[in-house]
Amino acid sequence: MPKATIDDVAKLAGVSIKTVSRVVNREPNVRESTRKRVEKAVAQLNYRPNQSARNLASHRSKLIGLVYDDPAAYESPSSGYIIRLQQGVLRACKENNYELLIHPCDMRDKDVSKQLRDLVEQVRPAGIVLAAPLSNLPGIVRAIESTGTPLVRLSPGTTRRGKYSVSTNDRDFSAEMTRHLASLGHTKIAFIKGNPAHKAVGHRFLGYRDGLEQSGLEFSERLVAQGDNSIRSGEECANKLLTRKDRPTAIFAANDDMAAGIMRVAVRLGIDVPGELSVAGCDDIALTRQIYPAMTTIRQPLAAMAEHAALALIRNGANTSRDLDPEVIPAELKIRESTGPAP
Amino acid sequence: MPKATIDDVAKLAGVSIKTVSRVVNREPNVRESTRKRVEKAVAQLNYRPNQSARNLASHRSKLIGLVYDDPAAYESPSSGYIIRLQQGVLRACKENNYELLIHPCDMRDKDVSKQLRDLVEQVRPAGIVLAAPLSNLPGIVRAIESTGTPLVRLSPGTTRRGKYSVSTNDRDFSAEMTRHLASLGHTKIAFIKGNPAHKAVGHRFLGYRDGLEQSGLEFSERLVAQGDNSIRSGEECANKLLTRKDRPTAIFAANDDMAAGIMRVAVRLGIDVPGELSVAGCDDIALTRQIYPAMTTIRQPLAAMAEHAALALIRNGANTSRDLDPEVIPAELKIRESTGPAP
DNA sequence: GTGAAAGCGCTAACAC
DNA sequence: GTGTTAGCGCTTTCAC
Repeated sequence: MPKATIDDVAKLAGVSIKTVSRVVNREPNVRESTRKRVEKAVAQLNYRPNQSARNLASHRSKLIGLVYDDPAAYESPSSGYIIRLQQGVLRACKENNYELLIHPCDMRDKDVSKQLRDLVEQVRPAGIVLAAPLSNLPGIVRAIESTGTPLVRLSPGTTRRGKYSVSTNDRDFSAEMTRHLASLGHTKIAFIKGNPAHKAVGHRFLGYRDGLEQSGLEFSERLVAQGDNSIRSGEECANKLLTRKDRPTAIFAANDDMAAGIMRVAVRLGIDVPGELSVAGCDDIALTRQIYPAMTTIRQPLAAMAEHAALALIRNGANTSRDLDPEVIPAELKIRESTGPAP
Repeated sequence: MPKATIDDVAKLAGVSIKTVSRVVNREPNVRESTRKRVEKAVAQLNYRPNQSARNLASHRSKLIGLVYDDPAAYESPSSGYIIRLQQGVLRACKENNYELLIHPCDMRDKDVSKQLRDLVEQVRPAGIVLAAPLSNLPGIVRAIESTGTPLVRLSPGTTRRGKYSVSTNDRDFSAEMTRHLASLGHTKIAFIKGNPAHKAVGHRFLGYRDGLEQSGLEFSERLVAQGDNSIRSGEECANKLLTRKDRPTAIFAANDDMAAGIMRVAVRLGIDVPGELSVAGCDDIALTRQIYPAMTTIRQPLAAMAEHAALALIRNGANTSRDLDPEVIPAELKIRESTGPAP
């Protein structure tokens, strides 16, 4: 049978389409008996409002757009990052009958801004959740904002009162991890920096320095290596740090992939983890629990962040960015098997 | 400024809206000079067609829905699986200016069918890509098909001529992997079965038996353990298989997570991989390349499968399932460091 | 409380 | 080649 429309329902219930609309949208001012009658007709005809028609008439849709950078490598190691973002937004969507549109894009593309503008102007989602590191590019943010589409930035490098955004306290927790290592007796704690394009990763380095200071340890450039977030770069840095006589007894990497690289090198060099070397990462990707020894790391509340962002969009619509102050959701230390007392 | 509509463009270009529509949709029968004029007006007004209006008028949208089961565990190990599916569909979407809507759902839910029917009737995507294991549930398939929305099933347990679907040759490649292990001199090759709810995983066991037979090796129930696709179950099975005197020299697991469990146990038992034990998995998740030794596995062409499915939907629309025969995209053996000659 | 009428911004069918 | 006329199925506005 051809799909039932609002007219069919109205006819069957003996009311006007406006009344059907009221019932379907749970608007007030409908007599209880009328409501019942309409609901019966809806059930009988198996009526489902057509979203396209609603969107067109109301100028808004029930779609949340999730936009993130996709390294697009052959199964990027960031899949855990992306999945958790998606899960968060999905939780918010499910609760409110919204759907999720995902739109990865390539930061290095010259016309990301144009692409995104096309996306929002054509699809007209109810709002956009913009993940880091894209959320730190002013050009992109402006491109979306200029369309009037409500936008929430995740993990922004800069925040402003009265401008809603969601982030976590990278710096504090990196300091805490560093203090944790120091409290285990480590004095030579190395740090592997990540891709400088990621602001959050920069905050982690600052946290590392804070932690050293708070533990009364001296900072030394010799204990710092520059990676690029990849496993390979982790291996290279680990090779450099671990093959000299005065090697560190603990290495803290700005992300888990690089930390995994360290552990691979340790196995090859015959260095026992955590007996001779403690390794700590950052992100809590699945890998950290899949290997032996399981990796100590910092769990970012990615899903929670994404969920808060999406809920804010759903509940506040166009007012989302105004009025609300930035929100910070704390991360969590996950002490596992790869860290232990200094040798 | 208020968004430009097709009427604004028509007025500015001095043509009718139908002509603008023709130009925008690249339809034939427009004089070159007219086309130019319209294009200029479009650029000048920064006109973007409103998708909602298009959808409503044309009864179709530029959205592909990707539907899969989501174990929803705290960062499921299946994130690689999901990401690769998404990447495939996204490739098809990008090329054709479609957007991707993702809709994970819980197989165990009693009303998945209803949920999915609501989804397609409200959003009216141009088509649905349905991933395994959902694609093997007749109730779900019927629920979607009954709405008339074009549907392509991925990795279906059963295929039918003249009914398009996309799958891979699990059985053949499991046999090939088994033969590979046999060719390395292994005679005691164990197999860890996965979650019986996943048909593909059942095919892998059959392939294992094929491979044994083709290599002139005898099948023995003692060399088979039943896992459930999780790392933990891999550990339990490995413990069982590796702690008896007559232990196998090679273990082939129906997925990579269970294989990772085997390797964790091997490290703890002091069994060298691949010196004393060869380990092979299935799926080629990121982990296989993140650990040492890197894991030998079978790479399913998930992204390619998803891409073919989405392209079929985009290109053939409502005719997708008719006419086209099922498609099989071959998997690929990835021989890495975790397998070697029998001791 | 309820309904009539007027769009929303396009595409489709057909006339010219 | 190009334009005219009807919708698509809702929400909105405002009258009752």
